[in-house]
Amino acid sequence: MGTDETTPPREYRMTELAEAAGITVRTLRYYRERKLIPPPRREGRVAWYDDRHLARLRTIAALLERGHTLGGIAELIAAFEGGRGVAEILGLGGAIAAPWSRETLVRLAPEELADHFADQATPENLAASLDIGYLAVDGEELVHVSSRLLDVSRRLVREGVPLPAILAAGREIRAHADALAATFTAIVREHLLPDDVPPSPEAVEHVQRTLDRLRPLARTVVEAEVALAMDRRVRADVESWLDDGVTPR
DNA sequence: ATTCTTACA
DNA sequence: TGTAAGGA
Repeated sequence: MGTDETTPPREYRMTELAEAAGITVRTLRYYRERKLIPPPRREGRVAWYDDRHLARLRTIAALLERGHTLGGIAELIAAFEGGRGVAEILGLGGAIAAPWSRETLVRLAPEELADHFADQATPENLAASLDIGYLAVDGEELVHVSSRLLDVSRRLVREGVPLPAILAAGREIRAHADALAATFTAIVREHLLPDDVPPSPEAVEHVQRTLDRLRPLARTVVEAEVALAMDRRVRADVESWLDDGVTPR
């Protein structure tokens, strides 16, 4: 029926945009001075804003609502527009790209993120996801570094697990995974590589190929051990539950 | 006369 | 952040 909201390519002048966003014209100009919104299209004297500006203002309002400072918001926005700066702002440096190079990147429009995680797609969770390295920013798009981890996160959220809990678990598992990787590489280094390591291109390639060849074995070991550990864990929990007659933990 | 900016509080 | 004054 009448669900035909004709809104797409509209343009606003200052007063219209301010009213639509629920702020004063003075505030709008202030945001623009602080680079919180992009410059409007100038037609002589008049400034024309579009829906992107309105969306940005809504974002700013939401962030302010959650207690963020204008300065912090400005940093985030600058990072988004820079496309590469978020990791630096959060103090992660280049820790995002390299370790995940073999994973499948998933490009996400911001709307898709809300689509996947519904009300859990909050700025806090977004920041946490950036911090842990699950998400990176590329221009106006978000990039998830692992299609598999994204899928698991999505399913867990649908099952009712809060996203902050998932991200916290991700950090924990990341630390354990680092330790496992250290164990595997130590074994390779000690037993499968020559003692003296002359820094030749051939040697580097040999190391790479050796690690690639053993990677599936490491994965199998971890899978099997986790399966066994899960069995032990569940058994232990159930036993203590029966003994105490009380739900553990 | 309208639309914005500047400047000051 | 409001508002008065002034440029285009």
